[in-house]
Amino acid sequence: MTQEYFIKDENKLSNNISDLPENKNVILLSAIYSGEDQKVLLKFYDPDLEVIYFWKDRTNHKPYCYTKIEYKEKAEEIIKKEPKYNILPTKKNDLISDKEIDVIKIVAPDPLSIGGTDNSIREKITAWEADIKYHENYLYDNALIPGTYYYRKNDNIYQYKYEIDPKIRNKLYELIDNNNLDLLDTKTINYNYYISQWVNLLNQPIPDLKRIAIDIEVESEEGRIPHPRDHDKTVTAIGLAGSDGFRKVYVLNKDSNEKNAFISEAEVVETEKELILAAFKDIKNYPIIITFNGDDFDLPYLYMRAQDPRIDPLNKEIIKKEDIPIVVKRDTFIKRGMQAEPVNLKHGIHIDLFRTFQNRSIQIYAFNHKYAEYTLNAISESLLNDHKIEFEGDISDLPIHKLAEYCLKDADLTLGLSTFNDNLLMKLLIVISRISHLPIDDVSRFGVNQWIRGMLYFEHRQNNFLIPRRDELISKGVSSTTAIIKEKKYRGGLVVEPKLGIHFNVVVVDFASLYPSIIKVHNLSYETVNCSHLSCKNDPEQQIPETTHWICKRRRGLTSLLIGSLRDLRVRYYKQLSKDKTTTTDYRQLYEVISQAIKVILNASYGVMGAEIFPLYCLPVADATAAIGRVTTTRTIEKCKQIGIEVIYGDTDSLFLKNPSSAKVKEISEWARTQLEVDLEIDKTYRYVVFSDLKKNYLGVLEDGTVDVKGLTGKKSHTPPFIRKAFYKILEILKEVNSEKDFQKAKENIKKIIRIYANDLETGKIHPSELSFNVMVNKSPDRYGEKTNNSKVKSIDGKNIDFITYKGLPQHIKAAMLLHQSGREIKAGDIISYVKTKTNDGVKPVDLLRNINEIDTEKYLEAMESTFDQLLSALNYNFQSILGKDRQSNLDELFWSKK
DNA sequence: GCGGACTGCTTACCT
DNA sequence: ACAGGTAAGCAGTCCGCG
Repeated sequence: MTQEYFIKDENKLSNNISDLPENKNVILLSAIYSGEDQKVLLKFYDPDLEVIYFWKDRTNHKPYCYTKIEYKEKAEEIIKKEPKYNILPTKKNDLISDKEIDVIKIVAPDPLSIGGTDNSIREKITAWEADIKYHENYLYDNALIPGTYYYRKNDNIYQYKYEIDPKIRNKLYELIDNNNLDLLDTKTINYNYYISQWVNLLNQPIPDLKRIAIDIEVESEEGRIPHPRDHDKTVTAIGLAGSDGFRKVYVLNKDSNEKNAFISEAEVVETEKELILAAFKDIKNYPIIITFNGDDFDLPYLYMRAQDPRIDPLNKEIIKKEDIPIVVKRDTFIKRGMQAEPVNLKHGIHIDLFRTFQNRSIQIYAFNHKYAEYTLNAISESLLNDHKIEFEGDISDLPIHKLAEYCLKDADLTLGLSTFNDNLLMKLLIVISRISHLPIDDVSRFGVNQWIRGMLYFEHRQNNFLIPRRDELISKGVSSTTAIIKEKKYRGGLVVEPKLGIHFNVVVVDFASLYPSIIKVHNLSYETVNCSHLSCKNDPEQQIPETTHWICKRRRGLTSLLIGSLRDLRVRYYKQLSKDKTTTTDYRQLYEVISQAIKVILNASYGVMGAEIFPLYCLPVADATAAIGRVTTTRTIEKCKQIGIEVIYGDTDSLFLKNPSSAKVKEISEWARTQLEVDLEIDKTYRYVVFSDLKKNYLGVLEDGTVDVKGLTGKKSHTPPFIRKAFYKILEILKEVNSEKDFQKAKENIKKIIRIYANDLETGKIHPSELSFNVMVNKSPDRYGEKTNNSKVKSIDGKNIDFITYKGLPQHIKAAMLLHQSGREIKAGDIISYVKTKTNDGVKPVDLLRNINEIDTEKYLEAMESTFDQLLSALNYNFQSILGKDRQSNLDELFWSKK
């Protein structure tokens, strides 16, 4: 294993022996800006030697931004004073006005001259494209796409195009519904062009990335978490787990008499300096390192601690910066205790999985909501079916042979999260890099809005479109609908009132990617909604129903093209290919990953248009999308009525059809395809569905007996376990129901279960842990009970100040405060387990409950009642006549019949 | 002084 | 830290009421 790619200069990444060899196919993974060199450094991965090469820009590319011609004098004035800037007249396409305009390009020697200081150009003049990170600018301008292949020849980098299997390519002709699909690269920017580009980009092979996971243990006092800022606590162990099977844990000797057997991977060292150096040496053999929260803890701690003389008690020698493989951008940030920035590696790339798994899009769309908490243990349990090593007491009291096992296990789990399911996560990151045109380490840390931003910015640059300023987009108008929820900006999806009761043979149909389809079909994009053409504005055909917006008919919108082509590729091409048995398993997996990555992007594409943090935020686009969505659903319901299908429920993009014939389902789907240009597909068929009168609350049993529960309290995570258990027992019974007759028997059994549980509750047979409500603390605990009043109050010195009132605290926070008083640290994201009591404030943390008599049984009966009523109200509806009496609460009735 | 109607806050869920 | 819509429970306020 060669180490020649490791660069020795202090905090500096430069071209030297590590330079990219010529004519070798390597994959671009990342790009960073090097302040020392005032250049962008590209990081290429060599799948062959499994190393990363750095490549310093040799094109003399410089940071820049634009201003419009009306600010010309101002720009000239600035460069007269500050000759470091250069100005260059040029032309750009302005999408907002749909005109080619003259602009002035302002070129600077370094990114900070553009933005980031009080003295930057964007603070002095109305500037365009001045907020884009320089390394991103560099990638866009050179059409460099992370996740794809390149080779070097002399001083230039060239794209390496993988030949795509002609058979696979030809499937496009079959699957994409377009007669004159032109697969040749063309300079005309149209739908075919994008389809072709995406396929060229996405079908390239994904290499394995050699990597190592690292986890450190640090001595700590009780109740105080060690912080890199202080770096006063000893690093006691460092665990390492490589994707090549390498496993090692270094532990600091603290008790030379310990005779316990160590795991074979353990190595005991005598000083902390040796410990850290040993780990650094191993790390340097890997181009990529993986951590869990390494940005905020492990890596900055190692970085700071390595330079602390306490690691070498005898000689007081620190590890010199040049021997530390970690790059911390601004260590002053750590010193002030602020949130750390991404931590880089001198010789490679660092991916912090904590950030990636926190990403909501990754959590929900890539991992189907399988994990709920963002801890290494919780995520490992859900995804790997494995967990951290458990121990009693304080970690600092562990004997070192146990500490070694514990630490190595953490490294194993961290690596495992990146390797499970055939390296799914790494593959997803690479594919999202390709789509978003962002470095893989940025993708792993950024939210979905930045992924989509990257995709759109890249295309703007490719087409010489001027990226609009936020104020230009705001001036395109506001929403013209009113939201149902106060504080929301516009109206969203339509929810159909469910028909109470039990319904047999229910077919659920839904529109495939409804919002992306609408964006495609209706040409929605920031420049096409409320466009600048009077002819479009005044054309009745171009008006968007339910709103005051109109759509351009003169040109295709960029967002519409990009989202539309991705949607079609996913629905018609990649989904099919991933199931195509005529290709190899490897290929099918690749297509499955691509399909998932596209799904993540598509699912967020509408949402970001209505999100302020999105730089191309445009309310009319989001407003229009949702409005057309409601019209689509409403018109389909009307058509159903017309042809005699009963619609018993629907939510946003789905409709529940009661016992429809397959011919009628086909008819309605065909109608939607031709009239609305959306794909209406059968999602699933229920043997029966039980609706209460509540929206987003139902239970359905599929043909195979699987029970689908949506929204019911019995399923919710905060519901006490004993109620949840009773609830799931009831589901077991309902699973067996096949016909209306079966319900009678089922109901008797349900009664029995409820009685048993209620009785156990009243006789105190249920363990307090089974009684706990489990509720998450969603924000920093000190921010509860704080509410700013609208009224301004005059303070003593006569100034108006905001008057802050403190209101009552939610129950889980009351419990959290009690826990805090007993010495437990409470932070955002923690789940508080509490029981309801007759004493004090009515709550007590379950861990602090000493006397079972404090439990407020009445409250638990109420909780049972409301939980089960959601089901019983629907069941009773049909059985009311059999019982022949008015019911009070459904639960009361059960008790009444018991006596 | 008390209860019901109401609002606001918070969480968890659905699409 | 992508959107809006719905449900539920709790805390507090307003208002009527001989």
